[in-house]
Amino acid sequence: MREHPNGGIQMSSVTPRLRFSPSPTGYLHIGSARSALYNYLLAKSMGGQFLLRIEDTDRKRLVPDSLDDIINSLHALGIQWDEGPDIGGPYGPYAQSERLPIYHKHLHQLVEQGKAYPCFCTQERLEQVRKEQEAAKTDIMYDRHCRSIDPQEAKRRMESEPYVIRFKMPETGTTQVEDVLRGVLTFDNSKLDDHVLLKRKVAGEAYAWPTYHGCSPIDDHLMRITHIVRGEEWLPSTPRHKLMFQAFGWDVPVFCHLPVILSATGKGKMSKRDGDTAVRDFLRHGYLPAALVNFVLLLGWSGKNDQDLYTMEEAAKVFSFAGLSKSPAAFQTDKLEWFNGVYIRNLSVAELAQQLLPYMQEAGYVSAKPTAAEINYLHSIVPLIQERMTVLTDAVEQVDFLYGDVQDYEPALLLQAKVSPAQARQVIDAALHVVDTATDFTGEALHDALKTAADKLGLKARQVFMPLRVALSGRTVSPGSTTDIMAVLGPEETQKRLRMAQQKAAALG
RNA sequence: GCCACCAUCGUCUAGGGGCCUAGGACGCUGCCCUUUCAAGGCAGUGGCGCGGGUUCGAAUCCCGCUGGUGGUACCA
Repeated sequence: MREHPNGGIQMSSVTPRLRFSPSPTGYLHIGSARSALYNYLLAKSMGGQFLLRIEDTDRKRLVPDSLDDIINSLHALGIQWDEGPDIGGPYGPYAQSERLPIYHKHLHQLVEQGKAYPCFCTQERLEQVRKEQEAAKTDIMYDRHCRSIDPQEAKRRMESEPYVIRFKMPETGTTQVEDVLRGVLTFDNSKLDDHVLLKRKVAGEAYAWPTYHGCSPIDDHLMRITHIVRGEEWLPSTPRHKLMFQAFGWDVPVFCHLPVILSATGKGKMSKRDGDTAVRDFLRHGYLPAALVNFVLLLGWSGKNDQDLYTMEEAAKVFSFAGLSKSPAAFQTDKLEWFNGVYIRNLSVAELAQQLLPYMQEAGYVSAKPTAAEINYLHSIVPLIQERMTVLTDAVEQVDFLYGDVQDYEPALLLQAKVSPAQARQVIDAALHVVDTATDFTGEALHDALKTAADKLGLKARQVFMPLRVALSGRTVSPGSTTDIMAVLGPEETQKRLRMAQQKAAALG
């Protein structure tokens, strides 16, 4: 919707306020993170506020530590909110579980006004009705059994009987909602049932819990939300929400429904079954927050030019409704890996070493309280692996030969680049001599010395460096140039490994 | 079943009637560089789902079909 850069609303004096309202039913999903990101970016780019609200009205699906995870993950990604359950704000509380009296009051007011009504139907009856509708192949929806109960009688029964509160839907006509991305959408009211706003009160509790439909519009209004930007799965219930705002006599916010994120195969929306999908999983697997943000930013949004690298600050300046795409995107990690490599390469040695530390500690390469020597050693290693990593966890495997001893290898492995056993022995002897006589143990100096030795032996560069690479790393493929490896290892360890190679080479024909 | 949304390279996307011989990025392939692997440089591969309209002209507008996805809870 390029023609609606401001989401179709006229810019007024009202400060844009957007929210991210997750349910604490699990660890922060990468798709939810995108939703949070877009809301945050939209708020910032419009000079507005962004708030975090917790929708914890489903007590059965509640996962105790998920709120902490949501907050931590959001923080890790660099998404900050102006108001929220942890920091408060002028329109709190920001957890719905703490707002029960508010919903009670508003929803009962709707009943008083005849815009909603109590329903006394039992679960059993509802199930029965559903079954019959399925059998008859008619629309499956509440049959409005309690809608016709006389208000006075209903009021009396509410005092003694358990009930839910249902919205009184118009039975005919249509409801139009405007979506920033999709334009005006028309829904047939006859297809909308009298949905539950307030659930049956649990015995012993002071207030009944609301459903999403019951509390979300109330909160959005009370919290002065101007733009509701949420997942496409909410699109079908948007007419309900619009009607709710109108029933209360409130302004209807701008709606924008983001396309869902599909699994990598494009079949169905991305779910836990597709493997690790929580932000914390990606972080643990060695993805950088900035890379994750950049990747997810472009999963459903694109800027004016062909730019694909964005910092959060840049994105906060240029993000707008105009760049949103309305078709769903498949979550394929190829590009995420590329982004991650780019961001890793952009880190300074010290920064990358810092990022790597936990993984190195976990591998037992660095102690829990790193010594200065350990840190220095790590710093010397980082340049060798920096441009060879796509995720941080790659490092552990790449540097194993720089920590433990070299793995035992077949002597024949020393015969790289078609050198003969005799030549291999000459190369190792020459290298040993270079090490013994080196005054400057840097990669550069060692390279020059070995190159000279190679010339003397009449060998090509690869014919001396490759056998030595095997001698030093035990592998034919390893990070860094051979001489950089020597420099990192230091004269003593280099010598030790060369001697070992010398012995192996002696056994060769 | 019913309701709704969506549809450009394998993937993410640009495109709003002529600037499209459809652009960029990732991936893939090849070449260059090279002491391995990477990184980097260069080149290449590859797409408008189908059918009807509208128009001098359609990837772009309209209709139908097909396909995909979402919703249909006292879940969110």
